[in-house]
Amino acid sequence: MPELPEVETVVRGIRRRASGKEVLKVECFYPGTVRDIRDKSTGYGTIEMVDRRGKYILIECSAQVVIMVHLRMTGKLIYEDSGEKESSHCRAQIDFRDGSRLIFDDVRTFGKITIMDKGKEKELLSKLGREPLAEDFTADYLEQKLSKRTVSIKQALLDQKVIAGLGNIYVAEILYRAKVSPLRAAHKIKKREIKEIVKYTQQVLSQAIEKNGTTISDYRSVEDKTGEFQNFLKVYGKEVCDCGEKIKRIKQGGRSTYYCPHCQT
DNA sequence: ATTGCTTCCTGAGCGC
DNA sequence: TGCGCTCAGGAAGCAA
Repeated sequence: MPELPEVETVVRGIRRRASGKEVLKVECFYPGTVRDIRDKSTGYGTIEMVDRRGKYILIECSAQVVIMVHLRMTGKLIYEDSGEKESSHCRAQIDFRDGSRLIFDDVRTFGKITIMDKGKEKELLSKLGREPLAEDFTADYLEQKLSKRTVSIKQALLDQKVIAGLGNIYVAEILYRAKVSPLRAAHKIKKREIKEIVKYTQQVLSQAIEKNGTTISDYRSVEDKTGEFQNFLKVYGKEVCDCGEKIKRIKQGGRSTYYCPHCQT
């Protein structure tokens, strides 16, 4: 399931492969996967910029159009130079003038591509919390965001309005390293611990980006490669902690949570 | 404003 | 071998 590091890896891949290419069309092969909300459908022009906001991919085109992609759980954007490989669950496709394309493959069909007039994306993404790797993601900011939340710290960190880009795997890894129990109420986390959470959020995400993300099952880069950060996971999907204690697996808000009751308090 | 529930969907893994 | 069941989960939409 792609979270910030996986999305960032995909963004870098698109930048490398498709910058400057002329977009001919965006084809939709599954009802609802592609939505065009432009005032009027003109062309696209060429790809000028590829960015990320939280888990959203933003492909900005010269004709004042933005193609916004969300991979959700099983979405993949795979670059193809020409028509050799076939994708098993191709839901949409971005076609370039030179015959190459980006295939949007998505087993569970939750992923979405939204085409909009430039500027509209700011409005749609305005509710997202700060970027965890940006300068303004500080302990003061997080403290303020958590102060009124009675849900667990695990659920609060998953909320994209608090921090943009975290998902189930990285929240588990961050709380493990910060030695904070996922069960604690968000507003009861001490400033000292919030500082640890901020520190490890930055560290874990940076390291995961260096390793091109985490592949548990579906995630692939634009080059159709797996990530390597799964080899550095300490708690997600694990049986035993480094300390020797058994890792506990519970459910919070319908999602699985992994933690070490001995190390995380 | 926040919380919690439901919905979307397919493939893998399991017991029988 | 194959059936039916459960599980995985990001975010939107809704009700309380």
